[in-house]
Amino acid sequence: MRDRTTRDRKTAILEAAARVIAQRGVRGLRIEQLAGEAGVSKALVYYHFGDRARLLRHTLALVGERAERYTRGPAGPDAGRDRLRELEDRLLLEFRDAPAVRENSTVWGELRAGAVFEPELREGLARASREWTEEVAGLLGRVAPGAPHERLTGAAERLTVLVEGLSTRWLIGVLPVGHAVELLREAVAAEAGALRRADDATPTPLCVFD
Amino acid sequence: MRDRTTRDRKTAILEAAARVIAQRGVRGLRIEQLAGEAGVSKALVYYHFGDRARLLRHTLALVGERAERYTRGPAGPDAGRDRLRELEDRLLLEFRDAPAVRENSTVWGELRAGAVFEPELREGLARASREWTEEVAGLLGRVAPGAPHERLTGAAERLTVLVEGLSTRWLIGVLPVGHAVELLREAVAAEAGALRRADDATPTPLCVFD
DNA sequence: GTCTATACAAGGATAGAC
DNA sequence: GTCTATCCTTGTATAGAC
Repeated sequence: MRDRTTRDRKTAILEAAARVIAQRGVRGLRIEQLAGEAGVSKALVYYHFGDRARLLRHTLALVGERAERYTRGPAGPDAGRDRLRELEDRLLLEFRDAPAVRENSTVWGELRAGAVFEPELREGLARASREWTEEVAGLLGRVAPGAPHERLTGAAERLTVLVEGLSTRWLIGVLPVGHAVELLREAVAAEAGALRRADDATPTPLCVFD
Repeated sequence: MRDRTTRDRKTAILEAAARVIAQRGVRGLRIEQLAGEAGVSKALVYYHFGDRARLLRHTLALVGERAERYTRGPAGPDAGRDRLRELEDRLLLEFRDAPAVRENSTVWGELRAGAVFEPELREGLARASREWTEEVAGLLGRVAPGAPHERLTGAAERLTVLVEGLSTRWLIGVLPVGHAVELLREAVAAEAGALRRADDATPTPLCVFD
């Protein structure tokens, strides 16, 4: 840890920033605290990143990369098992209680909340969520191969939105992870089931009663 | 508007606070801006509410009352129609694009986001969401009378969480209201359908394929 | 009750030495 | 590149006149 290079320090600053954001929120990020966490002076932060806004952008980039890493991990030995399971696992990634994951979820949540008031944040967010939705739609397509594209997208949107909502409640602490996972599993099963049913034979109307 | 009483001013301050929060967020609320919006001096705000924290509590109380009002409105002439419709309507209340509703949704969203970092906010939030979930579970119970309580609650939790997530995306502006409504309608139909099916005849396993 | 003026604190940002 | 010391703005809160 000691005898760090300049590059070490820059990344140390960004990692500290992510940590502080996860702890106090984007809007609660104080350069001083961040510097303390990283073990450097405030001035050094400004030296490397210019101003608060740029620091923030870099930090969010870091968080994005991290998410990539734990998301698109290598397929792993037991990859080709159950397709439904694969979908579930992808969605459940957001609920692993590892510090890094929790940190990332917290930051994304803050980002979403902040975007309500700061339009600049929206574009990146919109892109990320579009990509995520498409990925999930793809997985759903393998579960229910015959389903029309539009319905896949709809289901994917519902599931990803659900994950976001559950994640918020989890982070608030009003919803235990275990329960969140259970609720999500049931939702996945329901969506997949509905796609499957709509798929085969007669085009069942969406509303099956009354 | 002119010749206002003291009471008028107090409520004017709170309404202005709600407006500013909806515009800048709880954490972006500045006493000065608020006072300007309300057409009074900063000092008067402190005179009536003591400090920022107390002002905030009063404002949130106001928002809560408003939500009550537009939520538990009188049954209306066409009350006894379709039960499913009733449930849908209840959930869709959050998406009416009236200024007051939008303001309230924004503030609740901020509250949820803020609660991740400020534990004091959690209790009130937890209670409100519990009540809401129970209400929705009740409505679901009338749609699928035979369904066991636990499943009703689960479905209600998913639906309310979904509404919260959709609401956030709507307020961010990445999801048009119309689409949000559509997604929600489909989810309601799916949940109700699943409850209905699990209800009658053989206890179908949740996962109906493979 | 309501205002104007001001004290006081926190936090973002910079200057200048090393 | 990195630090210490400092500036300056902004925002909360109070004093005191009316």
